[in-house]
Amino acid sequence: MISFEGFLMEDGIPIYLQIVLWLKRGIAAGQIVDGDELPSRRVLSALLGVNPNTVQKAYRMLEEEGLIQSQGGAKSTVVLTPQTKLAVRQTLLQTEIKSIVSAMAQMGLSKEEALALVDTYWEDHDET
Amino acid sequence: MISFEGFLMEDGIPIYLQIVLWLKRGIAAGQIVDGDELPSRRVLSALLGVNPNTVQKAYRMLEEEGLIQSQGGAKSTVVLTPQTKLAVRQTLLQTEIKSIVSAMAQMGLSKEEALALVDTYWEDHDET
DNA sequence: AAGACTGTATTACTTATATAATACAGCTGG
DNA sequence: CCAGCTGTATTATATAAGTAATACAGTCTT
Repeated sequence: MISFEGFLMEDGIPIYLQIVLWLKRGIAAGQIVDGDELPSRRVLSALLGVNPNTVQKAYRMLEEEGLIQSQGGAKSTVVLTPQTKLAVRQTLLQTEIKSIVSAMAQMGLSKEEALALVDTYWEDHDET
Repeated sequence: MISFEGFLMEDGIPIYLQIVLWLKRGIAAGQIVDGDELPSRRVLSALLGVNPNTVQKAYRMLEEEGLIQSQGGAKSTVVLTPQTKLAVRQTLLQTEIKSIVSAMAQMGLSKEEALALVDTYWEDHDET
């Protein structure tokens, strides 16, 4: 069963997109593998404190991208080939790193300052 | 006059928030200083290809935060003390770096991999 | 002074996001 | 088997986000 432990809602971004991102990052990390079961719409909505329809919207989007499979009244499962896993990882890294770099560059940071900051905050994150 | 050259719309985030972010990053970078004039609502909306009301929403938010000043029929200007400039920079860095690090960590990157990626993409960005 | 630009405000409309309350049919485990 | 879970669908409501078309008063420039 895929875990949503550590999931933090971030405002400014639609909830259903945050759920999609959570899954994709898990896939990119290798924590989520082919065949894994997702929590049901109702269970996850209760866990996150949001509406079941919001979770459904996220799951439908994932299904349209071919990353999960849902049939009848059974639990939805992850569908992954090595190729799609790599593609998800590549795309995620590309978009996230790009926005990161352009944000820091626009803030006037030099590459060295940026690297130092990431280095520093990484330690704080590990202790959490 | 504050420039919006290089402004790229990113979807998934409200446009007016992206405009606010652009200004704050410019302030953090020191490119935008006290007294600088902002483009008028109409001019900027035409430049970005969005509705004047969307720009107005961004400008109002900036005014409520005390970062800009608007009066009557004259151009809006930036209002900055050294203290507020530092505060903007600190807050921006904190929130952006935090979301960056947690995203990369959740994707299963080690600190070294993350640093290497930022390093690599930084070069690509400079050439643009 | 006058025209052109500025900020501000209003009304209307559309779409997206999120919640709420049901309903129904298909699996699945005890 | 069958109760309880599952996915799916529908309708309704509320708020946010974005567009569109105007209108009006203040300022700036020539």
